[in-house]
Amino acid sequence: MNPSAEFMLSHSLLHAKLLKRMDNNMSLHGISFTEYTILHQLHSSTANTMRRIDLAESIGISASGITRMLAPMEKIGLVEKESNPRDARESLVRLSTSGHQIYDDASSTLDLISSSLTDSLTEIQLAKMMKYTLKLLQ
Amino acid sequence: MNPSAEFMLSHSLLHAKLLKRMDNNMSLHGISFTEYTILHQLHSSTANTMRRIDLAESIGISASGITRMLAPMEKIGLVEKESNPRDARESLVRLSTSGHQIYDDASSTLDLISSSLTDSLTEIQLAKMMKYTLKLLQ
DNA sequence: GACTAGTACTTGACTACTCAAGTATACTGC
DNA sequence: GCAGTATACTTGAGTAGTCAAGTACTAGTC
Repeated sequence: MNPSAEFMLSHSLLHAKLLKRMDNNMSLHGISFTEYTILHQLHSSTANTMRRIDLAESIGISASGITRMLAPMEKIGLVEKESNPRDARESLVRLSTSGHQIYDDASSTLDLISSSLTDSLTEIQLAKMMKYTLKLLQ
Repeated sequence: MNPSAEFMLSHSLLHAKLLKRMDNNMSLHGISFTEYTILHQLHSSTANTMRRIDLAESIGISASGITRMLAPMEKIGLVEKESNPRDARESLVRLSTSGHQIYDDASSTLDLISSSLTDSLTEIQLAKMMKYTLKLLQ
């Protein structure tokens, strides 16, 4: 087994560990980590609005996955559905006021927990890890 | 949002990307990536045998998760069930001969695909990434 | 040697996805 | 302006997990 395959196994194990901790903490705000990433993408986009397909791609799930994730989020009012008059195939998703609030609250929690999860790395090491992660994402 | 929280989002996205590619390639051998990691743990352990609970922990899933993953693997003969005469609560899992063969075949495929997935990093960068990943796992 | 506490595992009910197929709409070339 | 192709999304069926509760056993204490 070569170093890159060893890396895959460790990366995967790390993901399981980190996700569990983050999910646990996001649940204090009534959302999952995946739901947090959805709120984050909407928050970072212009007019807090995105197409469902772009939203799905930005968080790494399928078109059907985003349909299923958004259904309960619409029901509890975190996001709102809008249509694009220029293209009736599209259905846009916008971060609601209450979604914005939850996002802000959850963000401080995430900042805290992720700092503690990475405190075995120096700032420089974390920066390198981030840089390499982005390289692998290209 | 601080750098560590940004890292969590990127790490998560990378995991989605890598897992999809590896799962696709492992399916050529009739297994999922998770099943590969199970075979790998058994292969690396003494006597190719482990307790279910240790196996679960080593790959980052729950006790019930390993029960459900192993059921079909026992059925198709990748692994075999054994009991511990010293402790009847335990049920041991052993890599079978055919499981060993599948593991060897799948390993060469994984070596190839993971090398290609990491070819944007130099050897040194990959080694650092691995080192930091192991640090975060502690 | 019986009680209590802890461990290993399984099961039922659930969540969070996946892919393949289907629907509705838009675009392109003739 | 119609036919064929592509895009955006949803739905049905299935997979891979989760947690909580239950079963079966072991170990420690008196």
